[in-house]
Amino acid sequence: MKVSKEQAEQNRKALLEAASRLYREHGFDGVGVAQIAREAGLTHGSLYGHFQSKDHYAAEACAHAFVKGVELLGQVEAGDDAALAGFFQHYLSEAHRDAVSDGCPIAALATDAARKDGPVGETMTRGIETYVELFTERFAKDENVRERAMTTLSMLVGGLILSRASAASNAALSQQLLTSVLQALGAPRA
Amino acid sequence: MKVSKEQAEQNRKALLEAASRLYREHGFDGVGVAQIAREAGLTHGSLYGHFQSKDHYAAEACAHAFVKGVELLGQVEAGDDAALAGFFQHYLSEAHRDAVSDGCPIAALATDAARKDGPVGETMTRGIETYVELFTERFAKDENVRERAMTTLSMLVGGLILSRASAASNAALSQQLLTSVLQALGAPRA
DNA sequence: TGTACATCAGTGAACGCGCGTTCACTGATGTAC
DNA sequence: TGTACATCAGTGAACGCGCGTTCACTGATGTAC
Repeated sequence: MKVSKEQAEQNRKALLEAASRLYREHGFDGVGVAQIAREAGLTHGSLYGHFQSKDHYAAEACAHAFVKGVELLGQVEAGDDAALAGFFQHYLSEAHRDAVSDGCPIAALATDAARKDGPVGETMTRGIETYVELFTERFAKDENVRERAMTTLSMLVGGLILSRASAASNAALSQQLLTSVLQALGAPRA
Repeated sequence: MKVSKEQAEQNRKALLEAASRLYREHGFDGVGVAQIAREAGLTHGSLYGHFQSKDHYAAEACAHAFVKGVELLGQVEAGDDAALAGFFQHYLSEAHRDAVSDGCPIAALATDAARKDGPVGETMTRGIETYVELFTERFAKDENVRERAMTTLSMLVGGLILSRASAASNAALSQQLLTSVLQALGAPRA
């Protein structure tokens, strides 16, 4: 049955929120639209009133997943090295490692996104470029800021991915990966 | 019908080779056993004579995917900085970026492996530890070699993943990611 | 403000399809004599 | 070396299941009068 416009908008947001969490946790191919809609309190049929296809849905869910992290990094003032170190510490924390469904969409979905062509890949690429720009703005100015931003993002994402992959089978290795990268980025141990 | 033992062993290898390529390219959830068996010139039923389940099959395919890279890095003599730089150059080349199905299984499958518990996750973890050890052995000895090995692997894997994710939508960004990480690792541009 | 009705968000059955796995069967291999 | 036959690697139909997507239908919303 029809619902109010406010309710419909709220339902759309619930669909995106559920998808952004479940896709990060299980990958784009690891969870079906029916299960996501159920998690959002709706039925799968309703999805196609809001989104053109699973691919477009996944792309919007991916964009939604970027909001939180970009906001967090955006709050760091340019030149505030302590605040930036705090961001690194959070990114490379066990808490972030263990909370895939609420964490960085690059670490969770970049490999998946690289396999798709279409809206998902474009959204991921825009997200990566956004992070590179945010780091560039926040680093002390020198001739290689953008390069440094790229290597920093590579270390963060790479370190988190490796730490997650080894967490279940080798807790010590997983932990060492986090602290090694954190130290290399010049931040003290948490 | 029955085949000779030699042929059976050859078929098993063909199944692993096809799986290691197709899983790297499409992910563990992105391709079915029937398609892989077809690629290997067999039917899907034959799989279960060689492997216990898809998960065990995937784990062996993953282990198979590690062989080439580990061999390549193993050929680098300890202390031979030029040879090590050559390895970095290859790892961060456009050729490696564009050849996922023949490339590093960590960059291709670590995120997928982190989502599975069971033999696949264990194989991936062992592969990561192997790479860390190989780098550790090949770096000039100082008190933080293992930490340096971990940050190096994080940068390589992270940089390659980001470069692949952005390749289709932003070729310039994808290229800059490779060269930035390569320079940060102290290797000259190719 | 009250009533009649067009709109349309959401429902759930149905579609064709591919998934992982099983198993009765086939027929070449390779062993026993 | 030649023959009879047990072994077993590989085949392909079949299983139940979940996938993405469509669509006739429902019934509350919100508009026109």
